Amino acid sequence: MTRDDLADTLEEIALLLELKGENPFKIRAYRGGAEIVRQFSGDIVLLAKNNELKGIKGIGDALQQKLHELASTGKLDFYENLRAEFPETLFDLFKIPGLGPKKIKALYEALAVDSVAKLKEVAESGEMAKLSGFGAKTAEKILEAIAFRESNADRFRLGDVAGAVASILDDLKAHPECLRAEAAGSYRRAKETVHDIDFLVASSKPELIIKYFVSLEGVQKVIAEGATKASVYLESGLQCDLRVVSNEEYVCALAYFTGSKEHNVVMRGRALEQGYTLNEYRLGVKEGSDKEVPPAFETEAQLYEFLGLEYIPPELRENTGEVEAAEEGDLPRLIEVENLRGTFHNHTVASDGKNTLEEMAGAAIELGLQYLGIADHSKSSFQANGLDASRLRKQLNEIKALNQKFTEEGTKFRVFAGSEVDILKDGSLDFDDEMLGELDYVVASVHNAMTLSEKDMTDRLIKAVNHPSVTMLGHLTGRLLLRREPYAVNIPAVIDACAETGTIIELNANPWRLDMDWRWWKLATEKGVKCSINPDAHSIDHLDFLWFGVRLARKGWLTREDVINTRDLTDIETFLNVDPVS
DNA sequence: GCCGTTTTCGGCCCGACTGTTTTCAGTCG
Repeated sequence: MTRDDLADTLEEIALLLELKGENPFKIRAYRGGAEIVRQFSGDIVLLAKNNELKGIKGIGDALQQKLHELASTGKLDFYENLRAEFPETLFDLFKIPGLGPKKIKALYEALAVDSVAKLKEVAESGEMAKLSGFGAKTAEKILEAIAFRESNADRFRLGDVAGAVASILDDLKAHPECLRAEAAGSYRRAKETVHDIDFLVASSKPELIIKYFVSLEGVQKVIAEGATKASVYLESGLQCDLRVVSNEEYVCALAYFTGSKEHNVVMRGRALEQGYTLNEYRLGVKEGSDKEVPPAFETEAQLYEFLGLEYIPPELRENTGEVEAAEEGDLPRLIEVENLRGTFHNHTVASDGKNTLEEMAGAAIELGLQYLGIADHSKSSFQANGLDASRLRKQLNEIKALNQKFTEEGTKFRVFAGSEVDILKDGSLDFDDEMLGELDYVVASVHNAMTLSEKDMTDRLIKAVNHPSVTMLGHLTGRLLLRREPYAVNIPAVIDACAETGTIIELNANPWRLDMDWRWWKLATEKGVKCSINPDAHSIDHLDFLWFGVRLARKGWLTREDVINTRDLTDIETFLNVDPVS
């Protein structure tokens, strides 16, 4: 039973209750509960198992009891009974845009539609259009949506959309009627994957901006086009929404469309408490309140300040305690990309990288870094041309010579000699202690036997963490976003082991990984564990991944002090206990 | 189902767009 199992069950209960036409607020409570479980900083599964959920906001008596039953027995009667009322395949229908609980219920009851296949059938036959509340256009839209779903994935990695977002944003900003523009939504909050991109523009001529937007190059299909709002699909299948507001409305709209939904609910509630009402256009005076009309805001910071809060950076707006912290003035000062002084875990042509040692070092110097750690694969990573001890020793000499050269020419830059050492199935390392002792640092990572049980995998990682030569743990869960699930591992237990041994945990900044997940960093830093933001670069271009790493680090509430590679070269040499290059 | 300095009942965010409708329901964010 994992955190996701708990959250998914609550989420499904919400769907089932919707189908039954239950009280919408009850449904919201389950959905909110799912979100709280997903975001909870700590071992929520263990807490649920031990029936220790009391006091978590949003999880009341009923959800506590249900989560406890689920975590301790592996099943939940309430859920099973609910589930038995509807066929399994009905859930797929929720993934069709345009279909919600009411329509699905109507289709199921009137035409026995219980699957996407059956849905397609009744839409094509014309049966659907005869139903009250449905028409020819609805059927057509649904058929389009089914076809679209079959040809495109509906989620995207942050790193895969960044280029398109920047380009559209540039285009929007270039329009003469555009006063301000921003990509809001989950993209601005730096979620590791996004479903769509929400653009916001301030303009006094919304109709011109809308027209311009839907005809941008790369737009494959216009989904909706209104006076102030439009939605399109790009050729990549990425959905982009645009909202145009006036310049006066821009700040409240930006806050609103940045979300998260949960964060917005708290903000609205806060405004109400103070006699105001907050919507996507403005902070207004609540009916019956004697407050004066608030001034128009120029920046989001002013809006937050008006409500008695420190400015909350977008990455933190997930309703995981940021509003409470902002109220107390306790928000962390988040790390910025300019704080980075170097980075570890990078590959060269010696294993599976595309660039040489010199090229990688040159690119790092270009970026303004003071040091670069080279950690090519070890011999067991056969598929990646991993180095054995003799090849690694040869690389050590090359690094020594390169550092010597930098010293001679007066370049203040150092390459650290490391290795990404495989953690073998039994938790031992891929090199003997003598070889490991010759390295400046060691990144230990799992690359095989990923299907071990949670207990075996946890023991394996903890054994590696306890090895005195291991400096940091690489990509903790092995996940590949939208491709491969993380392997089963008890993350809090590994964090505890890292805290005890002073082992760093990597934030692997490769957009496919972004691992360890941002949701765990609060727990890690509370225990005193440090982070290293590493691009896992396999080419010089990949050093840019650091940007994604920093965004996700911010999402995990990390400060400059929490991240080891913000330290300058001298500090790092001391930390790694290596002599300066003489 | 959750919450509470108006605390055990009565609220709970709300506006844009679409399509099917003669004034609104459903969906989405």
